[in-house]
Amino acid sequence: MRDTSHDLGADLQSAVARIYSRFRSERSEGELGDAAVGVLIALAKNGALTLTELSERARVTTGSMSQTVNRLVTGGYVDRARDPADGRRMLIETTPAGAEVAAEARAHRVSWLNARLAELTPAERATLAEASALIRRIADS
Amino acid sequence: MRDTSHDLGADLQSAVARIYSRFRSERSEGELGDAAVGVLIALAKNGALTLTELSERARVTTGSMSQTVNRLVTGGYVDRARDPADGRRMLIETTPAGAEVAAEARAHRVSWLNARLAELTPAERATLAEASALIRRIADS
DNA sequence: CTGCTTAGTTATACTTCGCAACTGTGCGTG
DNA sequence: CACGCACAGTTGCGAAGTATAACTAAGCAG
Repeated sequence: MRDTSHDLGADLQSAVARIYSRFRSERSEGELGDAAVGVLIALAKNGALTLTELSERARVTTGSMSQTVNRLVTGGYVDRARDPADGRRMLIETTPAGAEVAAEARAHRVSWLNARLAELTPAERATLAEASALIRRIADS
Repeated sequence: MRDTSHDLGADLQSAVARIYSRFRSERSEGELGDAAVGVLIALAKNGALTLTELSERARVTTGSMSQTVNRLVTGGYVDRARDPADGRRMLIETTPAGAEVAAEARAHRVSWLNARLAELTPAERATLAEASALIRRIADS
């Protein structure tokens, strides 16, 4: 079977793809899409950000992000405002409604996962905590 | 703010989302989309599968999978054939061209990741190997 | 003012997905 | 056998997300 040193890259890639697909399928109806929720969470955590900052965080083009922000503005979740210091920039900020949705979405997003994690041993959770840090380091490298 | 032991679920979810987005941006072969490549790889690994089997593996509806298979058929990467044992079923199988694309995609898909993993310590790789198994277990639970 | 750069928007196209309506096949029951 | 139900797929429609490319607008030299 799976010797862990055999092909860790393929193994990790497939495990990540698998659980990511599970995340998507656990997402409740009516909820905003993945990209939109990601923007709301980023704004809730960091305050107002420019379009370019948002697009860099999500690793998408500014064109794509502009459309995602359009959907959020239409839904009343965020506001656009010109940066007073640089008229080319737009500062995007959550509305109160958007901040609330961000908090709910974030809680719901991980509720299924937290239930699974609660079934693991402390040692297993520690392994996953270490792995999370490693994965994030790799992703941001 | 960022106590990993406090909210492991959110931490793991965000790490997975982040590296998954990195996977997407590292993939160069723009020819086929993610879902289509996933189907080719599944078929290359398992031989012919029915539409329902494919849709369950990818956790999508049969309608979505049917369209993905349509695109692959149009591109000449897979063939459809009725199951002789059950006329309702379709057996989907890679063409030689599809098998080749699957092998290339599979290798390319993890080449970036393997390069990163090579920079880690053996202990870190062991942590990720354990975590992969745990993540897969959670995803399939 | 002219020209270049940066920030963002809009238009178009493509992939993926779910939902719903539909066809066609298999199978059991009266 | 005929009818009806269950199962396997297909198709059409709409939504989200993405990239590319062409465009506007603002800042910044010179």
